[in-house]
Amino acid sequence: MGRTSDASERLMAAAIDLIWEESYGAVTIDDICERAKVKKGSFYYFYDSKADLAVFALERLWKEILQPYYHEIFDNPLPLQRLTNYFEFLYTKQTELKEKYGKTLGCPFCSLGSEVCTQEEQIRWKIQEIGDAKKHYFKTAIQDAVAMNLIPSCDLAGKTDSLVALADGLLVQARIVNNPEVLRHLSTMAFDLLRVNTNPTVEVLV
Amino acid sequence: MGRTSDASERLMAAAIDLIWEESYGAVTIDDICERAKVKKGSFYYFYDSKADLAVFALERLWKEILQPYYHEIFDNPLPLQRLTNYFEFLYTKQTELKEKYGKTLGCPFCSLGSEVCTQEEQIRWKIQEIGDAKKHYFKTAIQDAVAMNLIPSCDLAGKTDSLVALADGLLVQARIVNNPEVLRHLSTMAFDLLRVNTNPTVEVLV
DNA sequence: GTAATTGTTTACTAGATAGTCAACTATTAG
DNA sequence: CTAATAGTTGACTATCTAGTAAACAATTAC
Repeated sequence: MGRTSDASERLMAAAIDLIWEESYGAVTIDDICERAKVKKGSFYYFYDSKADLAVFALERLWKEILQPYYHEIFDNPLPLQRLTNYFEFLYTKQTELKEKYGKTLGCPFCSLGSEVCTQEEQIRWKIQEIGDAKKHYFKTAIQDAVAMNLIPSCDLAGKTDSLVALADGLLVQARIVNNPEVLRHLSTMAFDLLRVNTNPTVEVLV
Repeated sequence: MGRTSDASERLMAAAIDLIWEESYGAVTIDDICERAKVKKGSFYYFYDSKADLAVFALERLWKEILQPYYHEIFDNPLPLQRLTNYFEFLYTKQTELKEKYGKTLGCPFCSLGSEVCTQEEQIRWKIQEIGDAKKHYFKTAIQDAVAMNLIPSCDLAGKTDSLVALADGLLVQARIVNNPEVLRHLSTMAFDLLRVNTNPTVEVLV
């Protein structure tokens, strides 16, 4: 009943785009409204504030846009293939962004999280929640790789933390130096961290 | 000749503190002036804008405050000791910050860099420059460790990038989840990445 | 049709913020 | 002493920004 509208979705999409391209602090409610083609009165009909919108936009970005990618990529029966596919996806995605916008945008959750976490607790919580969900895919992949004897057994939680930190750290670097090539050898670096046998000089030891 | 003043130093210190505690976008020129006990007219006597001040403040933070720490820590003849000392320093520093401000502030260069790099080219350049200088300490330590047979030989540039990404990634995580404990095992994780022999079960293979 | 509901629009206010300027103050070279 | 230099102050403007409110428009249940 009543009028229908996709203005709230357009606002979420505009917020994510603008905040990722620029930053949370650099983007005003007027900017978001302009990009979404929504008048400010309508903004306040749907959301209480920029922070309020950001929380909903993050939830949507994860559930509707990114998690489906994760689900597909991490559905692979070969755990190491999951990781290479994911890291290749990151590299090509950042390369596309650089071509399209002239900017290497990095990880939206890390950038926004690092920016506002001391100021906006609700955004911090949401990003922490998404971070935990993301980490689970990596943890399972490492666990499966150990079970299939593809990598030596290890401290599962610690290796997962290292792997995620490696990827996030490189994404931050890529954003700062505005160069997706920083991510080019992420797969190799990750496999090195996980001690995957890439070159089978193992035979020398056998 | 003429009047002397440390107002420009106070402004730099206030800018670094506030931006690290909050964010570049959340801090106004009025905020910085208030913390530095400097009137806005004096601000514009010394600096053209917030971005201009930030570039000078970053340079000062690195040269006057942080590089001396690096110099001391990385002066050690034992390359692996340099790394553990540095990573322990990071952990205790972030723990102190958490106790003092209730916030785990992470790496000021990563946070600010990631926030403004798409908007403020001059800040991006300065942070990139500092990042290169920082990386050099790690690269030399790894090189020395290889030379002293403390770790297996490796792709030097790649390992350095991995190590720095691991540390930066964990610092970003620590800031976001507001918990310095994320950094507790950074030394162990780094040694694992570098393949330092911690437990000498190597004998089994010999 | 009409009433209830849902969403839109415009115009508005109050306050924050960046940036300017001219008068003023302190320091020192000569 | 005085003139030049270096720094300070407070008052000011213009603009941007968040947030409000009331009238208006579309949709659907009945």
